[in-house]
Parts: sequence; C-alpha cells; structure tokens
Amino acid sequence: MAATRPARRSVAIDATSADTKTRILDAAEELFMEHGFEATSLRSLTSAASVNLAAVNYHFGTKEELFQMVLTRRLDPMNQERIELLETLEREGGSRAPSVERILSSMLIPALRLARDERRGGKNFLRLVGRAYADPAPFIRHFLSQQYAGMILRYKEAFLKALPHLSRQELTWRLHFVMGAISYTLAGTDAHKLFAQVAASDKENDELLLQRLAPFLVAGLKAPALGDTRKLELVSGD
Amino acid sequence: MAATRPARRSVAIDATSADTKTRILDAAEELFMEHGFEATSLRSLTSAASVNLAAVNYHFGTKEELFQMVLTRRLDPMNQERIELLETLEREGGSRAPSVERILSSMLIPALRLARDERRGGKNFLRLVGRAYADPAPFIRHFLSQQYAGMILRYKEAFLKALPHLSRQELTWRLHFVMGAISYTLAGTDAHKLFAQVAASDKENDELLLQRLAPFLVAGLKAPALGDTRKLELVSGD
DNA sequence: ATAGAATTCAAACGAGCGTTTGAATTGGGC
DNA sequence: GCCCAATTCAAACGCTCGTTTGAATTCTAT
Repeated sequence: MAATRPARRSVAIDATSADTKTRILDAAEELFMEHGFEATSLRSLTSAASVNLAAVNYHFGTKEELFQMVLTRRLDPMNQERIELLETLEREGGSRAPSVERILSSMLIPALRLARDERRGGKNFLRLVGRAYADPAPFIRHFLSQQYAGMILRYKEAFLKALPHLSRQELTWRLHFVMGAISYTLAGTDAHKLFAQVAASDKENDELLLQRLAPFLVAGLKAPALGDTRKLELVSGD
Repeated sequence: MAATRPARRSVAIDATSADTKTRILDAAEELFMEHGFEATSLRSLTSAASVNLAAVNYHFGTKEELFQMVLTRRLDPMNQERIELLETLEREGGSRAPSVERILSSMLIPALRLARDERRGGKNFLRLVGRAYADPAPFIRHFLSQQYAGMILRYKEAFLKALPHLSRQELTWRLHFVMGAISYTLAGTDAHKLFAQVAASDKENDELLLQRLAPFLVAGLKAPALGDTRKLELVSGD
C-alpha cells in the first residue's frame, strides 16, 4: 500500500508549491479541529483550501501523512521552546533546582504563546491537539507518543528534583493527570457548555484560563504522596 | 429525515427482542471504545454481535441513536448513584457541609464500582465515556452536556459549601479541570504509553489509579483562589 | 390451529470516501 | 524560444458506508 506511492515527487520535495501546501495545511488544521480526522473528507478540505482534490495526495502522500504534518508544523517548535525554557531555568538557578511553579510555567508559556499567535493557528491548533490526544486511531496515538516522549521525560526529571517526596512512579501518574487537565482544557470550546457560565471577554480568556489552571496543577503536584496521610476515605460513605 | 423512519416498531417498543438488542449494545460498547464512533461500521458491529445488518436500524433507528443508547444504559444509573451518595452524605452531616474529600469520593466511587463490574461493561465503558468527551461530533457533545448537566450543577453547590474561599466562577473552572483529569485518566489505555512505566498488576490498577487521582484533585480544589497569593510567575522566566 | 404482529434476513440503493491516472498547464534554466 | 521537470486538473476506480425494502420467519395470543 505504502509501496505503490507515485515516484513523481521523488526529485524535489520542496519547490515553489509552498503556497498550495500551506493553504492545505491551514484548511486541514481548521477542519480537523472542527470535525475530527475521520469525519473530515479530502473533498471538503481541498474545496475549502481552493486547491484540486489530488493536491493532498501529491504534496503529502496520504490523508494520514497530512494529519501528521499539521501537528508537526506547530508541535515541534512549541516543544522545542518548552525544553529551551526549562534548560534556561536550570542554568539560571545554578545548583538549586527550579520550583514547581517555574517548571510548570515553562510548560504552559509556550502553549499560551501559541494560543495567542493567530499566525500560527492560535487556539484552533491547541484544540486540535487536545482532541488528537483522545483520538482512538492507532496512527495518531503512536505519532503523539513519539512526538511528546522526549519532552515528557525531560520534564519528569525536572519535577522529580522539585518534588523529592514523590517516587518516580507517583510522579508519572501526576504528570498523567496534569496532561489530562491541560489537554481537556485546551480542547475546550463546547466543553465549556458543560458548565453554566464562561469567562467575560475573549482576549483575556486564554491568559485567565492558564492563570487559573496553574494554581490548580501546582497544588495537585505538591500534594502529599499516597500513604503519607490517612488513606483518604474512598471506601463507602458510612 | 427523521420523519421517514419506519412505522414498524410503533406498537410495542420492548418485546422479546432484548437478546438481540443487548448483543448489539455490548458489541457497540466494545467497538465504539476501540475505534471511535465514526470509524466503527455497522457491518463490523452487527457481525461481531452475530445479528443481521438491518437489526441496528430496526431496534435503534439510526447509528447515532444506538450510540446514545450505549451511553445512557450505564451513565444514567451511575450518575443517579452519584447524586444519591452525595445526598446521603449531606443528610448524615446535618448542618455541617461534607468535606471536599467526601464529596469527591462520592463522585469517584460510582465510577470505580462501574469499572469493577464486568457485567456492566467494566473499564471498557469508562474509556468510552472518556473518549466521547473529546469527540467533535456535535450530537455527542450535546448529548453528554445534557446528560451531565444536572449532576454537575448538584456537585457544584456541594463543593461551593466545602470551599467557601472560591467564587462560583473559580469553582466552575476547577470542576472543569477535575472533569478533564478524570476523563483523560479513564480514557487511558494507550495514553499510558505516553509515559514509561505503568502500575503492576491489573486488578489493583483501577483502585490504585483512583487512590492516586483523588489526592491530586483534592489538593487542586483546595488551592488558594486566584489573587489570594502572588500572581504566580507565569510571565517570562527572568 | 391460525391470524396477526414482531422480528430476522438477503439484497440492494445511492452516496461519499481516499486514491490513482494521464493529460494539460505552468515555470525556471539553457 | 525551447525543454523538461514540477504542478495542476478533471475524471474515474474500486470500495465501504448507513439505510431501506419486501419477503421469509418466528413468536404470541386466541
């Protein structure tokens, strides 16, 4: 299946086609976010991008490869920025490990910047990522795990130093919860409708959201380890 | 479209067909969880259930209605149990409001019970719910929000009394984060692969998971409100 | 035993899907 | 001005989808 791909674009991969490719990527970002991967047809996608139907297969190979390109285009720089921010933090602190607050901030700030930058897809893209996290399609899951593995490992080490009372396993779970809250929050949009009211204006929304999310996550991360306090009354309410 | 539905099942809605209907619901639960709504075809579904292809349309009308039935079958009793547990808690406490820990427990216990009960779909079903939360399909979002609205409102009131330092709006956000961490955690399966290690055996997994999730969430809920402490160093790391 | 309703079944419908093809068109280097 | 590769295009291929149909079958109440 993958072997029968055309030999056409074998000579020059990137040429003058940047415009068509970008138009496809932009339309894909929006439509994948709105309808999901499966429910977005290449016909509606190419129509929205004002390009020929065959252009997707010509420039990206398959629909799946297009999807991965949509994610890579913005996730790679964002995760790169996260790691750089974290390393700056560690360098500045010298021998003293950075605080939980600062480490978490270095995770959230690049996401916030991306959300604010309309030229880079803005909120749309982050919602797309949040949804991709919950997509059952195996190729999406494999792609995301490999895409995030390095960054998460890096942050796990940093958090371990800032939270010495947590075992490696305990921290793995907590980072899992943190990623869950972040993904879910970023996937947002209609999820807000589960609750009654939403925030006021639209511009302050992003920043306020993260300023509310951060204290919640910091407190959760700093919580005593399992077994440190009484076992928590999880068994039957009487 | 909805008007052209057959007049066949107009006389008796539930008859001896329970067996076929149940087989369809069980197969749907598993396949929707594994592949998502869009990617699950009625042909593979009816084949797995060993029923005729037309049986789904005959018993449930459309594929969407089947999906809603899959969710309703288990969500209704679970949310009912949650509310009853919460009301018991409030009745027992008399005038004193229940603690955050106990309120949260009354949310998690019914989910945990359901996860343990293989006859009611077990973990499969909770993963399905977790994924449904992130599904972009409008009919799923509308259904879920109406399905949870009552329960969430009920719990918001209870949490408000237990967390008097939080404004209603602040709590709305925190409950949003809580639901995010829960959904994401329950959707689990491959999400675990994002991280290195997983828990040991398989039976203790569920309980251990919730026993780890609960302290995290309690600490997050109890965190000081925005503005109570310094604004948290979210802006640039220097 | 039989009438009538409920259910099952095989077959087909029309539509939409991702992808491929080969010809037409474009655009830069000689 | 011409050539050749890169790109665009209209059309089609083969396939799968959700749903409908009408006959065959099973079930139930008389």
